Amino acid sequence: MDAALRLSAERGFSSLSLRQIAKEAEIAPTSFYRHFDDLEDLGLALVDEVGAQLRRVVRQARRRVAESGSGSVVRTSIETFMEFATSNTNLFRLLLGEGAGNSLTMRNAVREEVGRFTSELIESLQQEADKQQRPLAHAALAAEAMVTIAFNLGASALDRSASERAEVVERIVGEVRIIMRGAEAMGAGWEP
Amino acid sequence: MDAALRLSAERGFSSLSLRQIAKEAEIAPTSFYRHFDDLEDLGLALVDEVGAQLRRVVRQARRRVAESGSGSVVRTSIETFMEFATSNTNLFRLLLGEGAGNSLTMRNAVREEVGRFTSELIESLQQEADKQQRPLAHAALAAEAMVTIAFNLGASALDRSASERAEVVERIVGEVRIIMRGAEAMGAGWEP
DNA sequence: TGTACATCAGTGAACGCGCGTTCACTGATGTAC
DNA sequence: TGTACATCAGTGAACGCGCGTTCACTGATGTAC
Repeated sequence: MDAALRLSAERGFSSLSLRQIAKEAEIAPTSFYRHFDDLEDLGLALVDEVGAQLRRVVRQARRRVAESGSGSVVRTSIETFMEFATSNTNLFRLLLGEGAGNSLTMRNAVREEVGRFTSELIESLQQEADKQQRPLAHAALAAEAMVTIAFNLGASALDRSASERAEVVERIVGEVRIIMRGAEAMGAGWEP
Repeated sequence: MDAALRLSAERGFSSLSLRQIAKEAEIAPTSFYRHFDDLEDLGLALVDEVGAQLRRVVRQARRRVAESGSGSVVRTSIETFMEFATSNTNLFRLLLGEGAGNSLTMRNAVREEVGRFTSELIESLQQEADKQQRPLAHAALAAEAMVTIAFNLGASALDRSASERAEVVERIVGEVRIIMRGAEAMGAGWEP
């Protein structure tokens, strides 16, 4: 799994061959079958691992916010997310790449993980809204929009230099703020 | 190009082989080289074609709105976009698939096309804001957020049935409305 | 403690297959004079 | 109008290569009694 992850960072998981992975793992090609049925089996195991790590990170962020008693859940979530994305580039790239890849099985596995991520964000948004007494309209739509933006702009950031990456992060923060404001405005009945 | 498009709808362009495409085009594999240098050359030609078609469609939509003198640019844009996506599924899938694909060249070509699309939307948003006298904050960020959501949720819709697809379209419309409201609220100085 | 057996990761040889690409060639169509 | 030549799409044979997968086998480690 480590070998596949290392290689997938460079050329994407779906372009890897069993023999390349075996070579990187310093193993005979035939030994691969001791651990996985085939390449798709390996891919699903990797997606599971990425999903589990991502959710663990999110849970930590929520706990951090709850303990400190201050700070915006949204801001903290984005920062945590980008922290995860930059320090686990390989895992993140895998998730993003396979979300639009050729294998329907992989696409669905990735969507399920992203869906879990969105669910946790919806809950966070609603808790925060209750606490701050700022009613929120369409929390589910807002959360989906935020996650979609974070994942996809985050993915494009990975191709860039550190400074360009920081600029992308600012754009994500700005766009998520617009969504937050829109959901609050609609919740408060504000109209232009 | 037609043959490649037809096949890419099923298994994604990046998983196609030259020989498969030649067979679908009812041509000897060697004849491929009369038209393109290699597969990437074909891919770039296809991305160009998709981009051109997409922009043509957007231009038509803007003209339609300008002529009728009524109707929201945003609503019209989304409807036109989804119209394009559903009636040119193959082209759209190609664009989406390669945007997160293995080839950096292809990824950049796709990003350029999406960037052009975003630029046109920014202009539309600002014209609409001036006309309606509703100042808009962060038009560029709002446009990028809208395009990111439309492209990515639109892509996931293509895997679904017609009724599920309609539900996804409603979600896109809802999310774009939230963004629109947020940008207007910030433009008007509204705070929760 | 020793013995017998099961489990398990790993191996090298071999298979048939589809791949991208090269080559020298064909025959139809277009162009110049 | 006829002739000579250039251009161009298409072809079949052939190449060497990396692929996924099978097979029978090895030797180390764990387990039961």
